Amino acid sequence: MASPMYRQIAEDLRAQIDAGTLEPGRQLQTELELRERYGASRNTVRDAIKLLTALGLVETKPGQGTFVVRKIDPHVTTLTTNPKTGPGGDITQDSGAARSLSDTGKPKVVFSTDPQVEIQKATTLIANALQIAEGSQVISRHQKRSINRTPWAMQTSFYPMGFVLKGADKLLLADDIGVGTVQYLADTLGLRQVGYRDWISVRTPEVTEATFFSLPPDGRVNVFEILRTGFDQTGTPIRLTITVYPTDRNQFIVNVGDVPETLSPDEQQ
Amino acid sequence: MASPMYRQIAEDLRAQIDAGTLEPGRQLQTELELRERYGASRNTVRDAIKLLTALGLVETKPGQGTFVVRKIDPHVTTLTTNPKTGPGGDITQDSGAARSLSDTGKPKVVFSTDPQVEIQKATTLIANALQIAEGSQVISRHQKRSINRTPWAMQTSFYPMGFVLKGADKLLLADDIGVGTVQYLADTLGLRQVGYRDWISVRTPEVTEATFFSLPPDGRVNVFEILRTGFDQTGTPIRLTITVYPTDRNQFIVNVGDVPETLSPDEQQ
DNA sequence: GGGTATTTGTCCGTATGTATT
DNA sequence: AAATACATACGGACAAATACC
Repeated sequence: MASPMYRQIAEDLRAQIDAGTLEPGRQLQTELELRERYGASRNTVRDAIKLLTALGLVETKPGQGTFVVRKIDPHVTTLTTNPKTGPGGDITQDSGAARSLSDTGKPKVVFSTDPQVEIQKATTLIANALQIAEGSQVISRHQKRSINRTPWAMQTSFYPMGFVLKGADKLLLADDIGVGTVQYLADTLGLRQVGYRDWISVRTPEVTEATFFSLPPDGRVNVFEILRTGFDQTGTPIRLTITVYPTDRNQFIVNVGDVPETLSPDEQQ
Repeated sequence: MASPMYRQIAEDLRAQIDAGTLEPGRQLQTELELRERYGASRNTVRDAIKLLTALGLVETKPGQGTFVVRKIDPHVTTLTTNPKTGPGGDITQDSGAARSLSDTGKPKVVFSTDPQVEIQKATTLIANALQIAEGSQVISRHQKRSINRTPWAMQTSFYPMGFVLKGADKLLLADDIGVGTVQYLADTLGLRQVGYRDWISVRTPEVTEATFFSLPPDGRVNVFEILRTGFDQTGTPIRLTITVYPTDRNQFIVNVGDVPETLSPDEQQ
């Protein structure tokens, strides 16, 4: 009838966390103290803590102790653009630092690395999205972004190699394209992006992603993967942008139709 | 210098899974066999398996063994509506069964339970979204949905109590409103929903959610939580719909501007 | 249905390593 | 350098779930 002891211990601790007896940031009793308190072995107590860790409620630090996690105040990205101003939809940010204000009034400093440009062969995924032949060459432009020193997103955009041959040679430069690549393609090739499609999924992070975002190696924190395909007036895809965001610090907004201005969606429930 | 043994074992097994030597669905060696193979203790082997479990690569079944996970073919929901046909945006489905075809041609049978109707006091979150006083009464309509017997989503919609007093009394019935609640409110109260805002986040599931979706109790699989606030022509919120979807079997599409018809976004990378 | 073998789950005690203060 | 606290690893025992005869 009874559930395993380690779950009962976890439940008991969880209740205290939920009730606020153990506030965020506060240190739990040490494993040895919990061992005495619950009359269990240290390994059993550790199993309980492991469960709470997997649930994202506590975190352990070697040599220090176990702590109730502080919630990160999330960054909110709006995926839709105002239809009146037209769908630019770059999500792109200049490299270097930029400032803005968060809802709570705290300043947000966004930092983007310079683009890392590569020429690659199109994978099945890329070929499908861009409607080009698998294995044909594509330009890959990769950037990393941080907000207030916290790693926030990794982004890679893919363009058909043909764009460069037709004159958009700045795509190959490992520099920012000041006006944004979408505008640049319009200026040089006359390709107007009239819309885009975002495809949103969640998966466990790759090793490189876990490293950059400082995610725990146990795959507890997942990442959003958003594939944005941009289309021109003929319905032809002109770019594929893949952006990866950790789910523990990112949220998204989608506006459809007539919607009042963003009154802060706050109250992170 | 060397990484812990249990991680090395996990890495080795992972490599075999990635390489395809161990195909999805196939059984791994038993803990005792792995113990001999790697010259480690059973507990160490178990730690390696736990890590792979947390990464979502394998699953263990008591009395049977450990298996490489089969990927669930995901269900894709489009959050945006065609602007030409107008933003209905109900996500709502009649209760009972309905049939449609998936991209792969396999039939999808969607089943929705009858709504469970309750009258509740507005929490801070609900009050903020609906711009009403905290603690004032709201109607709550809750439904559960499955696709091909697989639990797929839990949805709860909230409406201000005033709507009933003004004549929309069907909101209180634990029955489907055939035309959809959005249309029903338009018919009875003249409230036209001209747009909505979706707010997307990911969190660990509640216990009730983990139960309904048959998620592992260790919080490995997270859920999408999508808050949809619908607005009328005056910019006043008329409803709040909260839908919860497990991230392991759901993906979303957002279309902005002019976008060609949904050519299956397939290729689940 | 019952019994048995197999396999994973829980729990214990102990020893040693590593990170932090 | 020493003390503290978590991390890794071992070995053993029994329980619980499942499959098979």
